[in-house]
Amino acid sequence: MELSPTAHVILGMLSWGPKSGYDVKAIVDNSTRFFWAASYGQIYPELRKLAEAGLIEAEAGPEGGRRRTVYRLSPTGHERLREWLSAEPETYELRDDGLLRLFFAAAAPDTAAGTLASKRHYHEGLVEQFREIEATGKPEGFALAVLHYGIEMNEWAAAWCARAAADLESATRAA
Amino acid sequence: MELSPTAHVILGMLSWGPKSGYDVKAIVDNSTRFFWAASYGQIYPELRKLAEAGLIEAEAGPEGGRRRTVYRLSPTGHERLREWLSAEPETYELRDDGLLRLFFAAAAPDTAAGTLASKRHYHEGLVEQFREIEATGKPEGFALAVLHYGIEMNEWAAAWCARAAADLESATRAA
DNA sequence: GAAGTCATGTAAACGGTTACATGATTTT
DNA sequence: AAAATCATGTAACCGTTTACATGACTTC
Repeated sequence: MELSPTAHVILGMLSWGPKSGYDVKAIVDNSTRFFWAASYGQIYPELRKLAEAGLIEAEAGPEGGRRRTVYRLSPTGHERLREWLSAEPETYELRDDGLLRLFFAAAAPDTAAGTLASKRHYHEGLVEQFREIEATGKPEGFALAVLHYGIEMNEWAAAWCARAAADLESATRAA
Repeated sequence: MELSPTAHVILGMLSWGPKSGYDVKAIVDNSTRFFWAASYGQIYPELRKLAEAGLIEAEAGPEGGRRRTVYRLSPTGHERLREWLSAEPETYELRDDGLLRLFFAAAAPDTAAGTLASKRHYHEGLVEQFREIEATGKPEGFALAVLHYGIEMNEWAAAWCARAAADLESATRAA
């Protein structure tokens, strides 16, 4: 069976310990979301499929309390995760509306400064969010490394915007 | 009428002069594709809609030669483009499979070095492609600025991978 | 005359998001 | 008692890609 991208996210999350669909979504929402999102509409159906395929197993129901289904990784599931981790990354996609607007800015050059400012602000906001996550002290190891990637890359992007805005301003003044 | 993202790409491209759907696709494929893709399945239907809405106009048919429909921006279309350029960017999305694999690498730590090498290689390949585009001398103004963003950002990403790989290796050796 | 490429278009499938529905439990 | 949050799930929709179909013109 071919595994969907979401399936890999789930296998990865469960490799950190047993979790419910709700747990997976919550963790995705403040970690992988920034480079790989997933919604309930994908997570719950995918949990079913993975359980049917035997890659994950539903744990015994909870004693009292809320109804929840907690899954854990099966040995086969762990093996599949390992296989996926050993393979080459397939997807790198970027959709950057700010860059698109800047690309076409010649049609209305006075808008470029605003676009650069917005984009800069956006990346600075991400850096702030990431620094807060870092401050919780929770991420460690590879997850922490990826968090640092996020911080540094957005710092870089914000700095680029600042530089481009400065260049633009001096070019405008010169003309 | 609310304009789709693809519509804005088309308006932007036509602001550089009249073009056919085929032309638009060809230009997208070696420019915006890296931060905003578009396929025939979107472009042709969108051209129709934009023409119906009066934002673009089909030019008089060609004298002999191949059948092709060339569109140009109408004054209303130009105005709509300008409005869009004045507004705040809405979308920034990243899907980075390599980062995802690295994030979960603790489940199979020996795979991390390979993932980092692949990701590095990928970004270096992009830099090469962009340098070739730069060498054609075609992009200018804002489009050239965006090209430089692409070059520098991928250089940064490749360098990050190299650094992370070095850190990983020394950490592994220490243990 | 075969291969390539210019050019337009559509149907089906896919991955994903949004919005909604439901209801139990916990907190205020 | 009300509000928040935990928790699961589905249906409808949307944007997009892929694959295919068609045919004319150009180059070898």
